[in-house]
Amino acid sequence: MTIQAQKIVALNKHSLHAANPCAACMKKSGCPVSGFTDNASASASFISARTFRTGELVFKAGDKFEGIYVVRSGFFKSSFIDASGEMQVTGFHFPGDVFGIDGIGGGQYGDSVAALDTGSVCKIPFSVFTDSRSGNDPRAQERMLSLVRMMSSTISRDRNMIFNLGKMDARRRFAVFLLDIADRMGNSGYNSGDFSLCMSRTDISNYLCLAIETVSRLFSQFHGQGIIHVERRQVSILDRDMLEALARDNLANDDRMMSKAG
Amino acid sequence: MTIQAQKIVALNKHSLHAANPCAACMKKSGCPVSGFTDNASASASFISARTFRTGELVFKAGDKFEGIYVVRSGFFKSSFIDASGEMQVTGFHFPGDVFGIDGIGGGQYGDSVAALDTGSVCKIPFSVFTDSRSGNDPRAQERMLSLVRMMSSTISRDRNMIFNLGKMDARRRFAVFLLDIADRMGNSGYNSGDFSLCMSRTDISNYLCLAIETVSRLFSQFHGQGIIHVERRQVSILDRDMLEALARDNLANDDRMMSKAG
DNA sequence: CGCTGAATTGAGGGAGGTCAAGTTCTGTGG
DNA sequence: CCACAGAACTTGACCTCCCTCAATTCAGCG
Repeated sequence: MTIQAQKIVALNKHSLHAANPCAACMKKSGCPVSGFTDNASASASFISARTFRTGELVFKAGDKFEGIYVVRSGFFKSSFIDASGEMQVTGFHFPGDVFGIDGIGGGQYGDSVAALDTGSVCKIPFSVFTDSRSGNDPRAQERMLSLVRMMSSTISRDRNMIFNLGKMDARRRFAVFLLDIADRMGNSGYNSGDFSLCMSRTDISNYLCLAIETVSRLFSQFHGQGIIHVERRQVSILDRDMLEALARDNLANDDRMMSKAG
Repeated sequence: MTIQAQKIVALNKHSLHAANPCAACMKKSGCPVSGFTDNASASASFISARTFRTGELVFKAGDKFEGIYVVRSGFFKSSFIDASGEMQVTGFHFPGDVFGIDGIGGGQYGDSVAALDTGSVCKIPFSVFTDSRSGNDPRAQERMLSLVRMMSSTISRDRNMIFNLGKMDARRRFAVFLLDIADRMGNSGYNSGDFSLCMSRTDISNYLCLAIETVSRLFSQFHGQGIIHVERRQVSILDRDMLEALARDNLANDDRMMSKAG
């Protein structure tokens, strides 16, 4: 499936403006912007697809905002450099995910997005939403609304992250992370119980705002407790219930759990 | 100024749908939604104003989303109850601030908003943005765009918060908080160097994800170092430069600072 | 006056960061 | 094929920032 997707992308690789990348896209039904591409074959002519190699940047923080992106295949990483020069990973993007929505207001991207492996993205130019000619198009408003919905879900995801960082200890944060990755793997067509992590320990620790040693220790701990099986980047989830229990409570509240279970 | 604002509000208090609350509003020029109220006097007829007493709720998390709000006067607090039943303060709203934007996507508010003292808000119904009749109105698109811009700034504010919680230690987080409050006090027409905190220590500690004792100790510490003067909720900023320096670096990186200063 | 809630201050402990050393995997060149 | 370098990851020892627990003070109020 991934191989096939890459083949299709390869066709479009050198022609940035494919006739209609969506027509050949196998993710059509699950695509968050499929509403833009319904009906007429020409309706998606403004969408362009491109592949990126490992480490390659889709855009940098500060680049002029040109449009939003949807992941077709592969995995991507958002990050930015703070004032002190330190990197901060702000998110990972799986097939079907949208990125580049932040910075619509400021007119420039707030963070940089890089490919974690070979992958491809669709670009939807912002003009689709703002073009005055489409003001008469009844679908223009629909598009705008879907944009608002996407931004709204970005906000709730960020709120979750704030809660994670603020109120959860390392173990719980890690459990939530594993479940999130597993679910999104599942949504992207992979096996949600047995997958290969697309990012390094360094990326994970940076994203979770933990020391890399702490993340490593948590992998080992969960492995030792039989919750997961981990070997380098290959992860199997052995006890999802336990993982969900860990994601529910901080370490200090475990006594309750124990007494309930024992 | 505040007194006068409250007078005006008192007039509108019992008539939820005032003829045009914006006409009498002195914050007009600084209002983020003033674009909606330009020109025709009737254009703002959909906007309604209301006052709230200390502790009163503007809306609860889970309430049906009906529109966004702008603070006319007073101070408000956003919070929600997490799965474990614990409260989490998500933000403070000053005069001119917009709140209630989150939850547009889900159709219901994501958090509860309560008045920290007596204050008033304007409500802008969501229909303003979605009403199909306004689809032909060239200003409808403008309104939608301003909504997108507001959501975008919410996202960048949240990103900042994530960075604060994830990468900053308690002292730095507190310094950033004080500067933020001071600036927003200034923007709201108060003295940015000498103001009365509108929220309790409990609210601050919850918002910053610190123990209340830690916040109290930081107040005392900054006071002892001559950076601020604090007496109960009255705060004066005595050394803004030092505060900005503290907001730039974590405790561990202070050695550099010291050697530079000493 | 005592009561209550908000805030301060002190003492002690633990989660997680830092430092350091060791191990495994990958790529490169002999 | 092996040797080597370097990155990625693991594991251990130690330390510190901040949380928890507890006692005290202070303002507001009946």
